[in-house]
Amino acid sequence: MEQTDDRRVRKTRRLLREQLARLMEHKSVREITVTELCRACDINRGTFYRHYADVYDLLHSVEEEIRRGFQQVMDPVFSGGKLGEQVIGPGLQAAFCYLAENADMCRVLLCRGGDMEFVQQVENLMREFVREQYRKVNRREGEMYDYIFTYIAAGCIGVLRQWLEQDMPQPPQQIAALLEQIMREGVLALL
Amino acid sequence: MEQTDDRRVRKTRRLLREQLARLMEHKSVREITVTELCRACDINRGTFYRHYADVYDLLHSVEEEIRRGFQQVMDPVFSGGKLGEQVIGPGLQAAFCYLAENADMCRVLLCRGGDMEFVQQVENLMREFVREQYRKVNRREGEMYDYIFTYIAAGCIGVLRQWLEQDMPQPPQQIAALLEQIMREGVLALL
DNA sequence: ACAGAAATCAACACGGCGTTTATTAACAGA
DNA sequence: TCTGTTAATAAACGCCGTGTTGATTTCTGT
Repeated sequence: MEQTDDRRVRKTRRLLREQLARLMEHKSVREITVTELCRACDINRGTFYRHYADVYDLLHSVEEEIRRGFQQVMDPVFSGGKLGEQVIGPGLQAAFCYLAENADMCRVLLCRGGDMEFVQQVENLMREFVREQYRKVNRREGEMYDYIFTYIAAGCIGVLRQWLEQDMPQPPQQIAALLEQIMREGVLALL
Repeated sequence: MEQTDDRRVRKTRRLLREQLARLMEHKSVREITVTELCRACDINRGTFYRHYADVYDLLHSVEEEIRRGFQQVMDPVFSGGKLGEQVIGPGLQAAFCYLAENADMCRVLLCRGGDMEFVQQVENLMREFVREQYRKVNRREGEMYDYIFTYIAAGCIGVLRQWLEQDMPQPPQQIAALLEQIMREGVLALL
């Protein structure tokens, strides 16, 4: 979404995103109509169509923003960090702190009634993160390696989703630490 | 869904499920209208409403059937199997074989454009399976244990989804074996 | 202050929704 | 094979959200 310097545009888009998030806490996206959303925003319906094609178009622009932020906060992990350096912990911690800041929207996008498409995208980002880390200590590749990376990434996102769904009873650092421990020592060591 | 002995009813419902699955291969559920589905089935629109409230009602009845089958095939693992007995392998293998038989529908429900609600339910079933297994060898419980069980379950479902999305290039037994190995030895032993 | 653009309002045709009616066709059980 | 029951059909209904339009007003950046 190309950004603008017109205050009215920023205001309208922010309003729409806020109210969409609010409505999504009580009902599924598919039940939210453009008319209803505009009433909630006290915005003319024609104004909505000036910015977005439909509710899903708006939703995807929100998703893209979250995803971009997630990617950005993980980026240092990819570019920086010498071979074997400890970046899993800080990387996960940064990611979970970022998600915690946007918890309302993330819960709605990743948990019950969320968007599979989006969950898959986040999971793919996480898998590339995992792949990058393991490449630093072992350059072997193979058909089955992809499944293992997927296993780890999906496990992390699964934990993330449970944590979000329970309204984050632990601080993000603790969850990040748990996942780092799992990645380093495996689940068996913890059970 | 209460079953009937009237051939016409069985025929209609089967037709609707078939065509729904067919349509879902090309477009998202939210884009499928009752009108369109009925045209595809060559069925009167009023007939649809005699059986289901809307497209999602139909979808959920399909999901319930799949879930019931999945649960049923996993059930022996819960009830049977003495303490410490090797049931992880056979259990996973049975589950993956069952899912492979219903691959078309499962891919559409679990992968891109799928239903988060349904994925979550399957993941919960898998978590209870995992919890049951680990209880046999270790009865400790704790706040963080739930996260670990979730990690394992989500990892398994993640692998399942990747496998389905790639049109199952490996036999179900091989995937089940891989996951059993991960559960027993951890990912680190394999990397 | 001014030109440009965004937001508003009202109205439009379109199409899917969910329901109803009368009618026809298929069914299960005797 | 007959019979009462019930599912499926066809046609029509009002309703509502959609996406677009044109004219008008309000706000914005410079």
